[in-house]
Amino acid sequence: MTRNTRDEWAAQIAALEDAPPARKEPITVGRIVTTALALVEAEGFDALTMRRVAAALQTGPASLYAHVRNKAELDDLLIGALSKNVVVPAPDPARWREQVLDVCAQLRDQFLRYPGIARAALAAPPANLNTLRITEGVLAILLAGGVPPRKAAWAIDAALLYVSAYTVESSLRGETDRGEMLARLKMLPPNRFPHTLEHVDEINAGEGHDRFEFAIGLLLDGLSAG
Amino acid sequence: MTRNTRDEWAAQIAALEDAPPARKEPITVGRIVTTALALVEAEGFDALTMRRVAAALQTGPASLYAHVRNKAELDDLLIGALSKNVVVPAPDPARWREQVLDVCAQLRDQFLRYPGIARAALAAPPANLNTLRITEGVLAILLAGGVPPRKAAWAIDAALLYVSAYTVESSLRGETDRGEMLARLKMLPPNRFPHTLEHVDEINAGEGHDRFEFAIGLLLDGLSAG
DNA sequence: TCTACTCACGAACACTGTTCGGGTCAACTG
DNA sequence: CAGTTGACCCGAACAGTGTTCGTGAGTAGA
Repeated sequence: MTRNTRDEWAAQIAALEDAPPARKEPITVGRIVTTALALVEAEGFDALTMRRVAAALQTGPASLYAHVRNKAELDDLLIGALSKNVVVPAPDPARWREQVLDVCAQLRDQFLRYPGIARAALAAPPANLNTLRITEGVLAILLAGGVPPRKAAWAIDAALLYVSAYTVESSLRGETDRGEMLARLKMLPPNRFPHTLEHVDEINAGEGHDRFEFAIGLLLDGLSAG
Repeated sequence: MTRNTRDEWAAQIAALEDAPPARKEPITVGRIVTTALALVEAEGFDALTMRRVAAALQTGPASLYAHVRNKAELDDLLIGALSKNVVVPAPDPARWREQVLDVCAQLRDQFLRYPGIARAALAAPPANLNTLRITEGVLAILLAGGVPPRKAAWAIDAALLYVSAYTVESSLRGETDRGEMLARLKMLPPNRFPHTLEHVDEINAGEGHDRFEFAIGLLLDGLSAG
């Protein structure tokens, strides 16, 4: 409601600026994607609506379907665009662990920048070309590090899955903050949740992305050992 | 469409059976949950609609909101119900690894039985009482196995996150089968995807839940080492 | 018997993704 | 320069979603 009117308002202002000279710029997939990303960045994945994107482009929803088959395809395009932003380093056998962790962190930050978009990443087919570029790069790093192919491939799979799940959850945690969470844990009945209560501070510990790096590290450490 | 009419048809048949003697059974949260679970099991999470649940209970959507605040709350209740189905064994220090893996497998199977419901698990707050019962149990197992508290807690977090992500993906993979996936991988340009192509069979390998057990195993093995 | 109160629900609202059909405009062709 | 072609565009509508409001029916208590 108040959003739609605001979009229209912005559209009017934009039109007022350069309506007389330039004819309306044609809609392209690129413009759709950048508009959608801006929308998600500003208001989260739930706000990503065909209508909202169309409104931001000063048009109706139907116009989008000339360039994009589905909303699902739009989602795919979005995570593809995000994947293009992560840089995959050339394999350095001595530092394969850090390199992989760095790529995962990049992907995580991309997902976190656009809250909730990781849901689309989970739904997207893993055959997306841009994500395959990442897995190819990480595979190269792991192979250079001496990890056997199958283990490498499966570990990549698990790591990327974890990145998505982690970012999905992180995007929701904005709502209920840590203190609230801790308070609820402390209300648990001691007879049924003895261990949880005893180590509640440990459970709740972890600044920033400590848990993230711990989990990915766990996955990677298992590779060197075997 | 055809579904709605079929629901009504089923409702009519049911009504025809015991309409005269028994007055309509009152709606309870329990009935809502079991109905919803049956729906998800039969047709997947996307089919889980307030209207569909209401229709199966021979009533309108509005009636549900007397017992359930949201659809989100309904989702929560569902994953709570699923969590109750997993049995957490008493800690056996010698077998902590198998025990944890077994619990994870149970949860995985619960999620897979109701396709797509893992999405709700990812969205649900981790403070759900029934899931906390599981984490408490697993925490007990890990502590008994000699794993330091913080590592144990974080590993549980990572494992459950992975279980959800894995099952979400598995639920979608029913659509595009493995052969198709492999064929697409083989179409990749060899100059850009050399490693992916070279080990495409390894990547695609893995019967059943091999990848699942590999990933969880990786997480657990890292715990005993440090 | 009359009232009070909980529960149930039909109808509606605001929103979603998606399709259809006609429309508008630019650029080729004769 | 006039005419036609064709790509692009988009208003309107459809079917479906979650959710709320106000009314109704039915049971339990006075």
